[in-house]
Amino acid sequence: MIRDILENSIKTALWELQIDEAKIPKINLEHPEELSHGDYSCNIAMVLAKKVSQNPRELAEKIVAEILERKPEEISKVEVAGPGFINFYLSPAFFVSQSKEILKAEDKFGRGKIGKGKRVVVEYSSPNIAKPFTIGHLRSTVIGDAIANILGFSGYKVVRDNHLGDWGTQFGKLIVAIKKWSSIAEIQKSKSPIKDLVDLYVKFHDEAEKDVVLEDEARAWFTKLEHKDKEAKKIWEICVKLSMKEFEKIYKRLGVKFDTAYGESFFEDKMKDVIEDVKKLGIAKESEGAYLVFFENDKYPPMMLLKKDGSSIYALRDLAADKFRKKKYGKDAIIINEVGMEQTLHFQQLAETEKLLGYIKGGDRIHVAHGFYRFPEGKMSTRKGNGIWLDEVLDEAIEKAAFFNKATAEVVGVGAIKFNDLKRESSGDIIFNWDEILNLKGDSGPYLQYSYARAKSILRKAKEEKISSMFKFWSSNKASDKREVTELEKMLYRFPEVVERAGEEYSPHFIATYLIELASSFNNFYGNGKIVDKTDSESPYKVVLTEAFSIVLKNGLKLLGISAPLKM
RNA sequence: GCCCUCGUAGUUCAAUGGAUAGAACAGAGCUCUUCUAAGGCUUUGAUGUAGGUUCGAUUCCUGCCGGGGGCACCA
Repeated sequence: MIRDILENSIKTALWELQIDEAKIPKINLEHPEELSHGDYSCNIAMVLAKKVSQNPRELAEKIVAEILERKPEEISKVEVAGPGFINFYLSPAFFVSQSKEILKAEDKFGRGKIGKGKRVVVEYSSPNIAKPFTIGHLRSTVIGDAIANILGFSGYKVVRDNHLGDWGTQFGKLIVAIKKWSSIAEIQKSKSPIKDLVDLYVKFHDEAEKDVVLEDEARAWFTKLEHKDKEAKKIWEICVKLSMKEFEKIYKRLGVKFDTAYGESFFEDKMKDVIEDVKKLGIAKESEGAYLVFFENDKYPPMMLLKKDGSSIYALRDLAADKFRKKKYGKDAIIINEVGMEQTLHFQQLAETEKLLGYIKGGDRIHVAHGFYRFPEGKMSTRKGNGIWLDEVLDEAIEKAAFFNKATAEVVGVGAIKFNDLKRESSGDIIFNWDEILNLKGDSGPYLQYSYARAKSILRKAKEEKISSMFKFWSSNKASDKREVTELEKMLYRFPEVVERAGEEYSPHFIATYLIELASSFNNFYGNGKIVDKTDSESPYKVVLTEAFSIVLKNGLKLLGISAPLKM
């Protein structure tokens, strides 16, 4: 990569200047915000100045002189600017070779190696059975899917796991509600069984506020379920089946697929082992009838494993899940949980416990936390029954794009919703706002899709006019070295770096914001002028750039899980 | 009470400790006989507050103020 060339250039210069190697910090190359400040900028002179007691600008001048001694052909200009920045300008020839490389690599352009030989389990989406798939689950689904895509593109072997919430006291609650206010036969007959189940769940919480005994009944039923009670098991099975049918529909609409969907119930028979491990090490003890892990110096509050009635709690199931994963995918496998930030403490406790148990080392279990969708008035909650069902949002978005044909409207609507989620850093909350979610203009998914379709349309035209075949002639012409490099080119070659960073930081939004900038520089490049033009000697290269753009954008959209339509 | 997060234009978001804090939407003004105007070009407008570290702070540290979340039988 070009970064390595520049880095070596600087290192050699420092070596020639006989600067003490121990004093040299990590070489930091960044893209100046202002394109006129060059393609890369390095602050090494300013960082180093004090350590070697020299004036930063003078030191920078010396470094530049050394670099120019052995200037690689990729660099056209190096200069000192501002307080002591060293700015690198890449040569027009470099950009031409980049464009060629993109065309050659196609859908492989941007693939990275940071994950080579490593395995990662990405747990995301994880909706709860018998609960609605609301807009709240959208974040985990969309962000987790993008992270899995990015890591896969970066060389990791990825396992996508949907950790279904198909076990726990909630089922006790549901069973109580069904038996009290409905029946399993009635639910099965219903046209909208999930809605009915949710209504029952909400009713349970309303009633439980008045009558605390209900909570105990619910726990009792869950205990029965854990003891394989036939009636409980039957109701549970039916609920799981009905829910899965609903979820499948949504995943299909969203274009999200999983490798595994073990769900919490899968670990029911694997918890005993964990309890044994815990007992062996003596890291948990009984308190008020329950069984909990206590942490040294009360680093964290205690984490419960078993309730006083002996039934399990999610923490124990999570431990079992991770033990299982490490066994199945190897002890070096990285585990990523894309789960809401309200569970941060839980995952800290979990990581600490797993370290004590020897299940993990440090750093191989990562909680990627996200804020949630909120109403201006407050949090959404299934218990209160005020969540917004994702299906409704999708329908609404598609309606808004109804001036397209049906298939395109679906693509655009889903793209708008996904992008709205991916364009921002995941840690913050999103205030639910129909207008923003369904935004089809500006910084949006449809803007990217539109730009892609536009590029494809130009390429169709170019093919008709056989413009691209003239490229060889153009690029062999040395005069092209004197041309002004376009903003679009200055964006295109950065894609691999962006992918790498997004992967390292588990942050798809770096890709999203980059793509907006990229598309905007393309549209700007296109402006109101023509790209396909036989009278313009640069037209062949413009077509090549358009194709390179379409490739990079398509690869980027794929990482975000957003479809790229050929026509709109 | 303790812990975790987030405070950036009117609004929604950016900014690996760097240069003149970028976009988009909304507002004002242009721009379509064109390969796609869901486009392009002008323009107005922002770092919660008080300190500290640094050559340099939106970014790191501390206090305060505000929003959100968590802290034993939900997940």
